[in-house]
Amino acid sequence: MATRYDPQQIEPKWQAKWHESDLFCAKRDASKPKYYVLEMFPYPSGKLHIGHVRNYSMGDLVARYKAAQGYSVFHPMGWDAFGMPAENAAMANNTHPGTWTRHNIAQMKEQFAALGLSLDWSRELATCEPEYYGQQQALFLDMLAAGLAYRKSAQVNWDPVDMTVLANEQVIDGRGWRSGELVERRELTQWFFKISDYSEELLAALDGLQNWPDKVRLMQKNWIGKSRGLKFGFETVNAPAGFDSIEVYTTRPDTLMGASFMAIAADHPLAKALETDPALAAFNAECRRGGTSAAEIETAEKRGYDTGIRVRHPLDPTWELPVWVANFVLMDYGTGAIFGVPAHDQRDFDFAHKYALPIISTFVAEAGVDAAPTEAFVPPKSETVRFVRAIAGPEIQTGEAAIEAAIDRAEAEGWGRGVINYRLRDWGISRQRYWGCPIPVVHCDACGVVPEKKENLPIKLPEDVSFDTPGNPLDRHATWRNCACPKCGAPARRETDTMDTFVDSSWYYARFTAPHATTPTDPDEAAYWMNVDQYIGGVEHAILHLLYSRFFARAMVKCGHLPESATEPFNALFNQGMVCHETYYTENARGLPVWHAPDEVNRSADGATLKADGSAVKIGPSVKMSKSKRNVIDPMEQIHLNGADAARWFVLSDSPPERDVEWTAAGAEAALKHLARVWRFADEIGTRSEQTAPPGAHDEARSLTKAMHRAIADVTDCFEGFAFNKAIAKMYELTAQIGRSNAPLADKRQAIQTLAQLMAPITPHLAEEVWEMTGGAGLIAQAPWPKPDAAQLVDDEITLPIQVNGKRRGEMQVPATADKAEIEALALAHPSVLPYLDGKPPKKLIVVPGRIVNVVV
RNA sequence: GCCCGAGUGGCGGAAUGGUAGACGCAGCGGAUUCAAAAUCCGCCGCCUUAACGGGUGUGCCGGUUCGAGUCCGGCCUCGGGUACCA
Repeated sequence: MATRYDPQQIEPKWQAKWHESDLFCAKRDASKPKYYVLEMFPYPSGKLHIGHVRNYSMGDLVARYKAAQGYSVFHPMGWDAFGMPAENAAMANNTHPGTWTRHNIAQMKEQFAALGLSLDWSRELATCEPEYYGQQQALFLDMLAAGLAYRKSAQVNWDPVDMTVLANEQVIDGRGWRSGELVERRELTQWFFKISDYSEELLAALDGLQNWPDKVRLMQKNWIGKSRGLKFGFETVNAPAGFDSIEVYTTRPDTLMGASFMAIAADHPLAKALETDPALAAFNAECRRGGTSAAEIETAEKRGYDTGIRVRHPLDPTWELPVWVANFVLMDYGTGAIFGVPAHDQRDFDFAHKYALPIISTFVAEAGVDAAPTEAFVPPKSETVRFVRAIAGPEIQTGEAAIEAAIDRAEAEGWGRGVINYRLRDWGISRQRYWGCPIPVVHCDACGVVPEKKENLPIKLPEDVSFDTPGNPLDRHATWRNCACPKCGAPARRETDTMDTFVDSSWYYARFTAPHATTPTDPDEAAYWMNVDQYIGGVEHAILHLLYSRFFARAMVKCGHLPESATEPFNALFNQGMVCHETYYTENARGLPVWHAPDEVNRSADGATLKADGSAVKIGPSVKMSKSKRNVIDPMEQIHLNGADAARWFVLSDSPPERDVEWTAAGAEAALKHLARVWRFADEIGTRSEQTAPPGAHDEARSLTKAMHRAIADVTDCFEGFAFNKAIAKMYELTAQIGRSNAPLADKRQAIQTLAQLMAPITPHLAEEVWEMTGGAGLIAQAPWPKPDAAQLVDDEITLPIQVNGKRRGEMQVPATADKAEIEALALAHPSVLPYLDGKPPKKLIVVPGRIVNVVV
């Protein structure tokens, strides 16, 4: 028998017992409602980090709590296993990406096991295995057939050293994040998913996602970027053939009378057609090269080139506007052409200022004060302004009203129409990479681009590849590309692009419902387990992953792989905060910081010193753990030191789950102390009981029982509301009560068993141990969630604070059943009130039953 | 620039418009001990008071209310998202 809390002994023991009883393997059970809880699956970097511990502790809390509540819980885990790090590792260490990835998975799985999570490993999947990506290829073919996948030529970020396309996120200050080389914009033929078909639906359905954070819904809304405006053509005066009219899109048609120039993108067909002018061709080329990073755009000068072409104002044929090519006009938004209104748009203003174009006001502030000549006058659309050059409607109106009036006029007169525009663009998924899902199409000289036959899937990645030269090994593989055309049978070539890894993670939640099915999903299993009832992950996926997944669910519904009810796959979403840590540094001779890891530093209340030589170390702010700042805590070290339960308890205890939490050695210690204390209580009480009742036993038992039921009610509420830090505070309170109590052992045992049940979703190993030590039957993991006794939640007597003129002056004990009149009488006679009354009746007396009394004199 | 969010003790954080600071950390005092560790108990916003108490206090200014950390208006600061989007 152990004499102290020993997680090293307890934790493996219970992990083995859970494993033996096959507890967490999801089973279809007609007698129970199902509950699907999912945490965003990890990239198998090979090393668990503390952020994982927090993420998966939360998911496990929900899973175990719901299981105790009587749900048939579905809690699977897998690996987001494709991606660039494996290729980089392959290049650095001369291994195969698959070897590296599978080794990491094995390693991380062991680390996961040490956390004691209630995961169903029987449904484990890895996106890099043909069993998974083969079905993804089948999905692709279905989407192709359904018109949701297509090929087009598009501008991409091309890294000339690594010879690959880079995502926008991988371009930092205009350079490839890995090569450091200036990125070029190249026009390549790429595969796209038609997410833009769903712009309106993806936007409209956000309203229904009531259990998603408002923040995420708002971010998606802004990303989709719906706007209403006017689309119309400007007739050209002296343009080349085929350009009789140039279409523009504007959200501010009310300012049309202030137009002073037209600007088109460098990629606009007209701009290209005019490239016979070498100076313009050079200008266009320069625009295309222009960087895409935020910093560059910030400083980018507005530059233009006058094409010499003129267009006619739609409302005045005698009014001609010059057409410029401008570097700030984008081809892939609107029509790639705009009309410039310098008076009411700052960007147009800057441009007009630079090239001495006219500035024409269409409206002024209602008070009549005109725009300052140094900047554009841009009032909010909802503001009322006085039009001096209105298109339609009254002289004084809001921008909104004027916009609608202008659209109405354009439509009535037939020269334009109101349109809805979205910022959301189609999703380019082609990557010139090896370690990804091959796009299952074939290029045939005779038939063109031909989809692979489903019976030929999976199109497996070849194993014999080398990474000694940059670029895509699939491209230079001796034989892999060679194949027969699925249509005509003639020799043909495989597509060598692979899919963006975001595709892999866009449907894994559905694949979990039938991970070994020979179709992407098993409709019956999908119908049973979908949707994900609770999804948990970082807010960094607020747009990309979550928007792609919402699109994919729709595509899968369309192709018959998911039921209609799974159109929105995640019923509830929770974004957990990050784990941070203080930073420690000394300064080198040049005054630059030299970072020190937490385990190299002695931290006390008054400062920090280096363990090595005792010299002082500066303490920097607590920030997200990162290798560069060396402020990283290794979760496995913590588990070896204090156990998984202590780590799990701590990451949930100090801050609300949606907020960042700071890892501190003191906090981790406090968690351990608490767990040891609970263990000690169980050890003291065990299964014993005393011969004679202790003094005051009845009252003690009564108040302990009340505290126990209070705790059950409070913790349950807190778990339901994702207020895990508060739930933990309530458990501390019950623990303190038990520690103080002189109740008979039998009552204390009941309280400690209840405490163990409440703690079980967070510290499952300790809970099992305590349960066993105190004679609990079976496994606590299978015990039903305790229910509070409503009768125990009401007090006979309550404390009512008394205010005089809104200031607290005293308090009184009143029976819980006291009515308003009784409370009023008691309050007016109360010694803390009498001096203020001075014998007179109060002006007003407010009694909020059960809450407060306020006497106004 | 635009769009969100947040500002509460030494720190992390609690408070359906109703006793501000639950709970934890740190700190202080005590018990136990030969001593320490461990453990247990108590105190703990600021000013004032011997004490009882009183005053004051949730970023700043104003408002609504019997009563405001909470609601409204206007600022300030910090954090996040996003951007030549026409």
